Amino acid sequence: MCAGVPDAELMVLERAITDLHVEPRGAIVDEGEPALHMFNVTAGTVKIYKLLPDGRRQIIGFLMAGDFLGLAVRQSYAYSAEAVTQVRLCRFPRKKLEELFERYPMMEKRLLGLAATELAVAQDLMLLLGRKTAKERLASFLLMLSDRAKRLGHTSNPVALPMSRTDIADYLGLTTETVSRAFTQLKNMKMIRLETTSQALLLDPDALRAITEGGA
Amino acid sequence: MCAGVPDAELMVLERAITDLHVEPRGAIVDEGEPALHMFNVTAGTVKIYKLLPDGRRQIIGFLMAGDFLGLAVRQSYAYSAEAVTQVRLCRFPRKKLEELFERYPMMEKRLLGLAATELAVAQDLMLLLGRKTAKERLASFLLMLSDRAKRLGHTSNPVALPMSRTDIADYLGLTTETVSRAFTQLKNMKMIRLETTSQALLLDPDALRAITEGGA
DNA sequence: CGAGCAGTTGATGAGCTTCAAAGGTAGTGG
DNA sequence: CCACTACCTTTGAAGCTCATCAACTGCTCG
Repeated sequence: MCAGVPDAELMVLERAITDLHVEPRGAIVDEGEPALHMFNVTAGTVKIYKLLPDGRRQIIGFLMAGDFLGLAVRQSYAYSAEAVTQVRLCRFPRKKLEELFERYPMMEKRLLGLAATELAVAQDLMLLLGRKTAKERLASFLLMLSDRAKRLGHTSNPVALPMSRTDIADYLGLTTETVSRAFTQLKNMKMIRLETTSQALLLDPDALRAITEGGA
Repeated sequence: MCAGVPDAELMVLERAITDLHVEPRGAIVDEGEPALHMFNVTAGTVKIYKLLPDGRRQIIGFLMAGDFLGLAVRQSYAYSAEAVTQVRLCRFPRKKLEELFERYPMMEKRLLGLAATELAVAQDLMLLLGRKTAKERLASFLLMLSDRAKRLGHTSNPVALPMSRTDIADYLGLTTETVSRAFTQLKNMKMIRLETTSQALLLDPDALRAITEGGA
């Protein structure tokens, strides 16, 4: 049911857990709300993002099966979360979770490890946003999705792009037009082929990897 | 001695702890090295950064007294760290730290809290790098330094800028020239005054705050 | 089949970078 | 103590990448 949490420990939480289903474009949490729950994504893709008052948006992550939502959180959510595809999550109250920690301190260690991983990912994204060109950003993004799909046991070469061009743009700090042009560039360089707009075949992953770091 | 760690618990580590002094521009850790130690900054300013093979650099954080270095870390360091000013740190082996956690699970909770805070800071920086203009970035930076100085009990209004323009640029995802021009813009708008190049007087913090979010 | 939206392509323009040089500031040696 | 040097910062001019504005294409769905 709720992957990522060991069954024995899960029993304690069981009554408090809710299995949520959310349709595409459905809101999951809103920035600024009191952070009452933590979530674990069990299926589908979720985007988490921050907004500026004038509407500019930065997507700070795409969450997929196994990812936690609400780690980075203190009193209130620091970001909003919305379903990209149909999503299944399991939701548990943070308060109950704290009780669980009292009994199973081991879990805290696991969360710390997850937080460390998230931080490393965040730092890679900072490098991307601060210093990479549009083409480099897109190449990095495609490889990241591919690696992630592989880890989840999905097909990693024609890589699935469940999110819209607008979402990709808001993740990479670009506009949809620039993202589209970057796709075209990579196509012209024979490094990818778009099977459909939401499925990219990576023709030369090594060359993509090179682009990622400035190798063209 | 080593601020941030309770005295009683500290005893266990005591033998393994080293009190380090590092001169400006001195390396503390290098990206890719095995992550044997964790550090706690006790005085001075440290920059942590990532590099692309061609030399482009992104500073992902400035650490000051009380900040931990090595949280985001798994097997090897994910970034390099270098002293900006004269720095004092206390260094302890990660291995010993794990032992400590066995005995004082409480500490793990504190680290988790620190990691959550770091993640929130990282996400703010992503929004800045992905979506803010040069002027907005600099305004955000100055206010961040000011808030931080206040928390540390330093003078928060003429705010100290211990790092070079190049470092500011590499933190904000800009060039030194653009940072300099942004300073000039804020000066012309009567929002700041540079007492020296490394000390900025915030003439109108509220207006700066407004700029931060697109209010001009 | 047609309407509407997402994505692509094109033309123009803005903001930032790059290249270049002058102005400041700090440290050094006479 | 002052002058010299070297580096850091600021300013200026030109260029480039990406954003903006606009039109077109193609897909999805009623």
